[in-house]
Amino acid sequence: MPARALRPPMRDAIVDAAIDTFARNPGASLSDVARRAGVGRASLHRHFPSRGDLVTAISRQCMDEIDAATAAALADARTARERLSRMMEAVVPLGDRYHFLATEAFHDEILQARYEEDLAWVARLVDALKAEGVIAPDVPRSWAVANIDTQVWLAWSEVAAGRLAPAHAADLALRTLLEGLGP
Amino acid sequence: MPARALRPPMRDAIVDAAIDTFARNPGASLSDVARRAGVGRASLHRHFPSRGDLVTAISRQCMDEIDAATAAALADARTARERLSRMMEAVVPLGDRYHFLATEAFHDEILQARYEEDLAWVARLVDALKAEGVIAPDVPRSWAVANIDTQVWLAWSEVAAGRLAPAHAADLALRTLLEGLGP
DNA sequence: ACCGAATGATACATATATGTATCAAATTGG
DNA sequence: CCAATTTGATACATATATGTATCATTCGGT
Repeated sequence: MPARALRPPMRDAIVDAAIDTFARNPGASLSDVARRAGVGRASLHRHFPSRGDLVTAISRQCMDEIDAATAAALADARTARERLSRMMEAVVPLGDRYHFLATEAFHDEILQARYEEDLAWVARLVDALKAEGVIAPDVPRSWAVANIDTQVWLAWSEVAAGRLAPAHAADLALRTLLEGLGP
Repeated sequence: MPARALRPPMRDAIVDAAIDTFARNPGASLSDVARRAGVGRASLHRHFPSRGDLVTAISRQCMDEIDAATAAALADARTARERLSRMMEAVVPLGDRYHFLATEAFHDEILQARYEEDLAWVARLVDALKAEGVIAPDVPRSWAVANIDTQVWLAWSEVAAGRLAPAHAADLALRTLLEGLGP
């Protein structure tokens, strides 16, 4: 039997530490990342030759996690409003990942395209919400998209700060969106 | 006659360039700031010996501008809801300043205290809005404060991106807040 | 227990940002 | 018009981040 882990555990530890570190401080050094991962800086460079390689790996990881969580949550959602609700509940706990993606300027074309695809998905969701009468027709699409992004990040921030419980924060964010953008 | 400008014009040019530059990229270098100001880096160091001095000067400038704009806008506001409305209209155009303050960790104790005072002002505004029935009683104060902060920044972003006109953006932000947090 | 691979520590080279010093040129004020 | 100040350019020193190389040690599979 090969019996080999699909990915070396150390690589994952570095990626996790990097997401955590960069979420707190986008300008953090690789030493900071290595220290948080409990790993030598040289070892980090073995897995990710350059900083850009690490950032690309992190971005891909974040996108994979968010897409997977979203896809699972959306499985049995029938209405657009239901999709919004499920998406928020699934993504809010991944706020650190979400934030990393939102603030990252991708140098990788594939990731850039994938990110824009996700944004386009939200834009289509907004259109569907308007068609259902959940969002008022005179609310600009860009405003709705920006607000959905922001409420997710805000909800996670309050949870991370220990001011709200995850479920409560997601509820508040959803309610703020539905009432705030509704007709 | 002294006839001297109250502050050297070059100093203001540097401060403006720095606010603009750091709003786009908090990790920008002093060379970037000097270039945007159309000034030699050596001259920048003459006015602001260290990076920290520049950041402190910027913070003070931003706070002064925001406090002045807010104070003027609040002059004849009677209700809390009116204060919120006037504050948003006044502050949204200063979104770059606002954002700089919101993302800056102050090393200067006086500025830190002043910033927390401003946050406390928003918190009291939220309490007053609840008393007026504008904000629902079950909305946590921290959630309301965070949302007000965010909507200001969001509105400015949309204006800066050229997607919305300033007045429209401020209206949308206010409406999103009032409906989103209302009873 | 053994052998190869992976790790940590260390040293090193390079690039960038920061801060200081100097000097010629330009600007300002009288 | 002249003197003093200010500016820009340049050079320099230092610190930090990044990336590479080396080597002894440790870990894992057999």
